[in-house]
Amino acid sequence: MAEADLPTKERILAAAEALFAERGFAGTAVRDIAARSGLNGASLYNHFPSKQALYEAVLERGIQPLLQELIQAAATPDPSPAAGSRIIGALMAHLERTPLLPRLVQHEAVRGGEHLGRLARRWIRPLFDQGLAALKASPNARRWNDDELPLLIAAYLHLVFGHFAMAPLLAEVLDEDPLAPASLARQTRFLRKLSHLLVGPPGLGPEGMPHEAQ
Amino acid sequence: MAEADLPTKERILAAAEALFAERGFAGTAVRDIAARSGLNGASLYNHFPSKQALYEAVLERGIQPLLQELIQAAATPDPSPAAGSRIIGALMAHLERTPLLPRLVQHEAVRGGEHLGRLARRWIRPLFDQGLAALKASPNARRWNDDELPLLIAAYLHLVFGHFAMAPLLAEVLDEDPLAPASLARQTRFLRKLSHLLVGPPGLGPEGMPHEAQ
Amino acid sequence: MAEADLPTKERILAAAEALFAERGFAGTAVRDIAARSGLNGASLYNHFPSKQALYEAVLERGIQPLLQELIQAAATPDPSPAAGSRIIGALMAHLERTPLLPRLVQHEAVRGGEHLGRLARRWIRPLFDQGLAALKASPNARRWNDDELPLLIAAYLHLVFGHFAMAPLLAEVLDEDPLAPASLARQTRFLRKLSHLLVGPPGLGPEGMPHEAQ
Amino acid sequence: MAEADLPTKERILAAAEALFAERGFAGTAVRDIAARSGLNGASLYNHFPSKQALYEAVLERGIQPLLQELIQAAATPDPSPAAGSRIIGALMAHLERTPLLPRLVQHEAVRGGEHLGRLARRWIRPLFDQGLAALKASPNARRWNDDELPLLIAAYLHLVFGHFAMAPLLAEVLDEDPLAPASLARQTRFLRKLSHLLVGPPGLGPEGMPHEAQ
DNA sequence: GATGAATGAGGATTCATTCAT
DNA sequence: AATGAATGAATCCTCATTCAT
Repeated sequence: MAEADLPTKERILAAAEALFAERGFAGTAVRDIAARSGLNGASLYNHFPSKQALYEAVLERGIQPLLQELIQAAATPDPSPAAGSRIIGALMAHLERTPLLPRLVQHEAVRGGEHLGRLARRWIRPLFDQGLAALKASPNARRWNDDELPLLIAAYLHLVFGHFAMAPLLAEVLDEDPLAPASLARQTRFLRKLSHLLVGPPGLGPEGMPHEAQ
Repeated sequence: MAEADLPTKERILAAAEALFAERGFAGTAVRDIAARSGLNGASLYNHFPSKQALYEAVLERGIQPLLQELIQAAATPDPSPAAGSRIIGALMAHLERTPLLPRLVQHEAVRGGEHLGRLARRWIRPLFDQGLAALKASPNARRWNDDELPLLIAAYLHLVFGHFAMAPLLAEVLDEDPLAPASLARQTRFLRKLSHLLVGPPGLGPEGMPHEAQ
Repeated sequence: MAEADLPTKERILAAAEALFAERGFAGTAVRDIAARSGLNGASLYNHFPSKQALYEAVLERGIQPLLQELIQAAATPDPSPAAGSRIIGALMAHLERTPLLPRLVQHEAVRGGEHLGRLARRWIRPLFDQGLAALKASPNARRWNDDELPLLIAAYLHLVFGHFAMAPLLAEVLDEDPLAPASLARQTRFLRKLSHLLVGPPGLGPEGMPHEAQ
Repeated sequence: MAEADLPTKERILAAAEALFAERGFAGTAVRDIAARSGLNGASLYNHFPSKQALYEAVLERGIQPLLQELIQAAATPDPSPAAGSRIIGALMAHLERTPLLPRLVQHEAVRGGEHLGRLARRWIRPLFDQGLAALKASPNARRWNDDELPLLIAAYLHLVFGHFAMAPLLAEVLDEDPLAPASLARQTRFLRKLSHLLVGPPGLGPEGMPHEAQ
């Protein structure tokens, strides 16, 4: 594997991410993470002070870049429908590179974990507010009441993250790996179309949707 | 609690559902389930042969009625947009009564659990196919290609289940309990509107959406 | 099985004997005994006050008749070599009917169980002394020193009990069931021959051995 | 104890041997073995993966050297009666050093344990065959039929192992510790004499028996 | 006499963590 | 920085026994 010669700390983080995503916090044994990193269970403690700290590092490492990217993408002042399309593209492209992240977040969200609470307040909340402002400024979103706009944003969250997080289940139903590049491309196109219907110019089918490269 | 005089087995199932939903399988201690059922840790084994068996019973008990309801709702031959609206209503109403179920399913879906695999093949798969057939018959869904229809169904799944499963996270962001009746009513309305935009008659805003009692 | 209509208590004793013989005291679960008796685990306690009491009842039930028979057989004043032959025959015939008993005794002997201590002092000791007296009276046993005579008696014990108790192991080595009637008959003949060599008239091969019906 | 500074693994094996011999597999608690080794119950699992594995290691550690010795002793081509005498001496001397082994074997033999099955097929079986061949070659064993020879070998097994395994019971009856050096010496002499009678030159009392140092 | 349910004690095993090397 | 060994706390589960029905 290409992982073999990464710095130890990175190897641990990668192993931990995979296992935490697959089995959740409680279901993951520190020894398994260590073994997957080519380490003895004890050696892990030379790099992270506790399982909990490692877990938070994994979350942080995964979420920070994503948020960074989102904030940047959303910051561009662009009230056109293309903005939504662009954000979706950026988000999907990012997650394609870190496909385990949504599972981690889902685990944490479902659990109502304390750490996520902090993350939510510190990061997701501002993002939400930003998205809200953007939508309010968009003339095409007028069809949504003010109290529906948060749900709209949440809807995007569910759609994007759901596809990744529920991948194991979807695979059983869709007869293909939802994380394969082709599937992801299709899901991106699908979401753009959907987004166009939700916040695009009224009275148009998706035919009016701008065609951009993925 | 009103649960106090239920048959022991029911009390165990209820307690287990709550804890499994909150903490996942690995994070839940049998003793905690027992304690919450007013039992000694050992007594549980007079009713269920193992933690795994109890877990599966909980899943089954939660999922079966939901599927039953969905199958029934979807069985009605009705290609009008109102059909989607009706199904959404039924689904949301059902989940309002068993709000923990989506978290269980999410846990299991994220975990890629073997049991869910069986469930998927036995139940969700047919549902998917049924929904697919209905959508193909609907003239309003013509705007979706054939290979997008499965994603459309999955989208509904993500939207409905996501709202419940991610409730703890949403609460932090929305400043209200997403499971409160008012929130659920709003989410139902929102989803209907959204559904109308996605598979309703083309060229119309949601204004043309039929208004029905929830 | 013919056991089905025995009195409950007998059924329990039979089941307990089989399981105790096979798995020892600690390795046998009361519930297994009960199940094998067609009973619920709790019902057993209507017949025996405790596992220990049941165990002792099994031992007693098995050992008493054996001792009775031995005492009677040994009581006959008969210093001829035929006496040994007769005792061996009686012993083997008895054990053929209760083939599990030697395993029980072995278990108990190996364990150094307290109960066996009592049995030894109460029953086996007198038997030993009786056998000792008989051997001392026999002119043919003169080739054994006084301090070897107890070992000689113990040797018979080992030979007879060993064949039954080690049956599972012997089966692997002898390629036949050591408890099958034919095997037992052969073992009886073998032990008589052996006995004749040990305490028979000197200077003779086993040719001089009396031929009696088994 | 002199055991205090042995390697941990050896200490565990010794403790386990003693307890398994005394109480059998099911009757022995891992915690007790650990405590006797000066360890916490969990530490044991740093050295053996399971109770069963530890048990098998104990059996193996005990049986292998014994078999080695027997195979070597029996390999010497020597059909004279002295051969039997030599083997008996070697066996008794070995068991004097590992007096718990016969109890372990007895436990396992009585239980019909799967592991012993393997041992029997792998080791005891060849030994049996070897002994059989030796006896067939011995002119003095002509008094035994071919189908009695296996029983003759088994008889030696019962006599030697029985003395050790049933020691707790014999102690009650013989009024002395059967494992004390003096008792063992006497038992060895006794078995040689007995062996001489069984397979020695015909027509002689044990007077003709060769006198060798133990 | 039989049983389903309950339970305290204990049993094997896992786990996160520590520490000496 | 790595590891083998150690450990207290927990975990799932079994067991002998009790008791109300």
